Amino acid sequence: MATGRTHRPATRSRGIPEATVARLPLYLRALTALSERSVPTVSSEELAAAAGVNSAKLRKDFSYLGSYGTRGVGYDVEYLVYQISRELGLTQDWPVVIVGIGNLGAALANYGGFASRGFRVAALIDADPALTGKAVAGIPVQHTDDLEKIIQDNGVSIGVIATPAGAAQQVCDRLVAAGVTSILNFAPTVLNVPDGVDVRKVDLSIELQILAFHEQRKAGEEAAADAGLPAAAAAAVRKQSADQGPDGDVPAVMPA
Amino acid sequence: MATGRTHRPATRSRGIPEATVARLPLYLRALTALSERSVPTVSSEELAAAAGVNSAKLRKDFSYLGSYGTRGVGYDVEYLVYQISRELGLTQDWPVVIVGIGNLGAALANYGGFASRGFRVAALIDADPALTGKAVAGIPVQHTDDLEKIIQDNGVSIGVIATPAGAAQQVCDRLVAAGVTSILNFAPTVLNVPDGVDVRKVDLSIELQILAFHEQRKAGEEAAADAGLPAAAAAAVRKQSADQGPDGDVPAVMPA
DNA sequence: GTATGTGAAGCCATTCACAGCC
DNA sequence: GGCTGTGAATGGCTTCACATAC
Repeated sequence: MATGRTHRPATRSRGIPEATVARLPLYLRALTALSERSVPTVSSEELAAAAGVNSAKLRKDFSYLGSYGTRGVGYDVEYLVYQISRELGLTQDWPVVIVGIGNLGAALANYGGFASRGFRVAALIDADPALTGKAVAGIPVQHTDDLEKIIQDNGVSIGVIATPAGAAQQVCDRLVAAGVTSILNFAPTVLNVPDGVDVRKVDLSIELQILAFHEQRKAGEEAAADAGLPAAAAAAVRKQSADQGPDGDVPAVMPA
Repeated sequence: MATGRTHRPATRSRGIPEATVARLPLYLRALTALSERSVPTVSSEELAAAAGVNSAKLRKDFSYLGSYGTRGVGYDVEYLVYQISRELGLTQDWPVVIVGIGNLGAALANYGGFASRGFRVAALIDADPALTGKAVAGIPVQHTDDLEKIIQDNGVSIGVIATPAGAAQQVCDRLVAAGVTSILNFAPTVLNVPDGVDVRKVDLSIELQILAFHEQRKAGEEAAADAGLPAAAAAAVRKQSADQGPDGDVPAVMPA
């Protein structure tokens, strides 16, 4: 991924590995749940179990943020929630626009998870004049013609694209030209963006295909096992799935 | 990660790296577009550009499948489409159930990308009796009570969870008990599954938080640059976004 | 000449194992 | 005694660079 690592020899080095950044939201979610149950402290072992990761990995992840734990005791839940929130930039308000208010766009607009953590749906945008003015999730849909003005008036730097594939690149170009520097793409297309713009994609079809691959392999190994072949191999293959690979990236919604 | 690599010393080794598997759908999509334009062959350079990856990476990826290219010429588009489809298991039919027909579940049911590549929505399931019998995307919604029977009658091995977080683990347990071995989870929860079951997650809120992290850093470096600090560092940070990190991406196969 | 296929090198992330501190 | 923080070891993925084949 690249998000250039600035060599900062002295001071608290600002080089958090991308893999760690991707897990911080997971830890934060688990910690928030503990916080709601008024649990004061938690060990790396317990928290790791709740987040579905290995405890050594979790400790190393936290070590990039600083020494926020107490040996022999564990981590202070509230303190960690604050530190991770700050590190992720969730202590500030992030206005977000959603472009493309079809089934998916509407589902995203209605999704409660937005508001919960510093994200605010500042506007809904669609190219269909029939939708303009209609409210979705209590927010009026505005027309694509006004995209640039909407971005600028609201100081939006994060855009969500939920349009059909054919429109995605064009919408992306306009978002970027208007000042958006982070894009979450649900359209099944590769987006080209200039340096300095981050894109993450969510792609349902890719996820299903990856599952199909593993599913097929399981079936094949089962057949081999049934045929009386060395069963150890089959067991090894069945072993596990563990982490979402690269792309991990990757989730989303649309056709191949 | 880990999808156990079966050491297979001889023959065409069956050990495709997880990172490669995650990119195959991307290549397939680009190839399908070329195929529709009746392009007969494509070079690794061209295809890599279309898929948004480095050409050396693409060639290495394909080398795991076999030697399907021609030196000095490139790859035969139709042949590659077939080989990748077969490798991903898309030449067979995969019945899928969607559990949780709220906004998101309905959007997924309506999503055209399902049918396109071997995936077929075999059933929609929801716990709300008011929904039972109603059709969404032309498919009748069935009640959760019949989940096990639906899975078995349709030979379903892939399940999509689009329920609220609170219901996800329970639904997951029932799916697994009924025979599902691959799960695509849209609920913001870590799912616990036995070995042999693959889970991939799609999590909007995590993706946004990752974007916010980078967004915050850009802002910080901009401020530093404006203040007249060594500008090289800021440029390095702005550099690029490139690949979706781990989780890949949002997205992949995750913790049991 | 041109583009693939692949050893080798380098990089990043995970895991181990234990020193350090409560 | 218990648990964190982290150097060291390991393993996987990416990138380079070129031999190989058309």
